[in-house]
Amino acid sequence: METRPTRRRVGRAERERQILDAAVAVFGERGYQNASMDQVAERVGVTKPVLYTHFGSKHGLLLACIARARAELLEVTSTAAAAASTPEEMLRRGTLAFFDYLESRAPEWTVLYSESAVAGEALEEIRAQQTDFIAGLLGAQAPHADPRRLTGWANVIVGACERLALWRARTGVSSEQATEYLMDLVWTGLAGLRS
Amino acid sequence: METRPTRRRVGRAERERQILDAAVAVFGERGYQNASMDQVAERVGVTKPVLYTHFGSKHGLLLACIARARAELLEVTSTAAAAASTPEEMLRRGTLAFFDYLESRAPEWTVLYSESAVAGEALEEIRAQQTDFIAGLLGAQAPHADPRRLTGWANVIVGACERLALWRARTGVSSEQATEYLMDLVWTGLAGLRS
DNA sequence: GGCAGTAACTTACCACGAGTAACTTACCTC
DNA sequence: GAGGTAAGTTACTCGTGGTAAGTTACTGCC
Repeated sequence: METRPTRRRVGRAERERQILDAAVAVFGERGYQNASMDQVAERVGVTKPVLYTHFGSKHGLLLACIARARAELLEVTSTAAAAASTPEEMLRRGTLAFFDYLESRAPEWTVLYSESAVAGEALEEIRAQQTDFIAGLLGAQAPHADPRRLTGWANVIVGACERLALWRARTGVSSEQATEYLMDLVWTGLAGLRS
Repeated sequence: METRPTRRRVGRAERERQILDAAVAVFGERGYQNASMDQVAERVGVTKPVLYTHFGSKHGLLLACIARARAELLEVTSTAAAAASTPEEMLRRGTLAFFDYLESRAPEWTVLYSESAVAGEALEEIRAQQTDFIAGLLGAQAPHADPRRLTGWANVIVGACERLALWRARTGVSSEQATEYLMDLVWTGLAGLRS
């Protein structure tokens, strides 16, 4: 008698990693909206309800993808900033690391930034994280500045970086160039105000 | 015999305006994703296929909403900039007009910015429009600058404005304050480079 | 006033994808 | 090997985008 291809059973953590990998790939290829849960399931070699026992909903699966990338982003940028000795270098290196990281994980972030409709909430948290981080950097530089002003500046920088990153992706401008353009405006502006 | 409430028939242009108004309202309240075409249709007092004869698809209806708002945005900001006499005032007034316009049309733009997944393409065109406009402003100020650098700076400003606008909406910072924060960094930076 | 012709509109349906309930089976433990 | 449990499947419901085919209010013309 033929033995059926005896379906392999797999532990929880392992499966979750497989599913996240497949989800990033499928969402990246077809876009979150156009991708179906069945397509993700098929990629893993499993049926749909399995996805739901692990992540609850399609939205939940997307959030999990984002969460995994989020930690990396903070790690990478703050490490880069910490390696610098002067404040100017901190801002410059952090920005450069941001551009380079996005590029190295292009599939993940392409989805998340362009298909941001449903990801909105989670993406906004990431931006808040980056804004706080930068406001902290600026505060160390200008300890007597109004905190709200610092937050305003941090928002300027975060918004500028996001837009420059997408521009880079379209036009092929190097991460060094993009960083320079940001520093042109921002750092010079800050220097004038620091007194 | 009872006359049935004899359903009023309405011309094409008039209906399209009604539908767009209803769509903006419904999308604004429930979010684009969660809103159904039937809900929009009901708001107008009409059945679903009517929407499809006018706009082709749900996506098409969203694009039409955006298109209507888009012309206004360019109009408002360029008019404001044109009313200024110095370059600094142009940037300042244009930025201020941008914030105030978004606020006055909050329902429309809340949807479009937060629910940007499907609107992505059209929104990107609006950003391109704003970027070109600003790059032009900057170019007039620094005629010998590298055009790519001007575009980079324009991206910085557009990204910064977008983020500041959302921050404002959350925190209640005034449009004048937000404008000042942007000018702090950007204008001072530009001044230093203008030579 | 009546009589086409047409544009506006409705009813009734299909397809597809998110999400679920109920059942089955591989693996581990004793 | 018996039995418990976590992993997985089959087979469904329901909501919503989209459409085909039929119906009715308005228009211009005689």
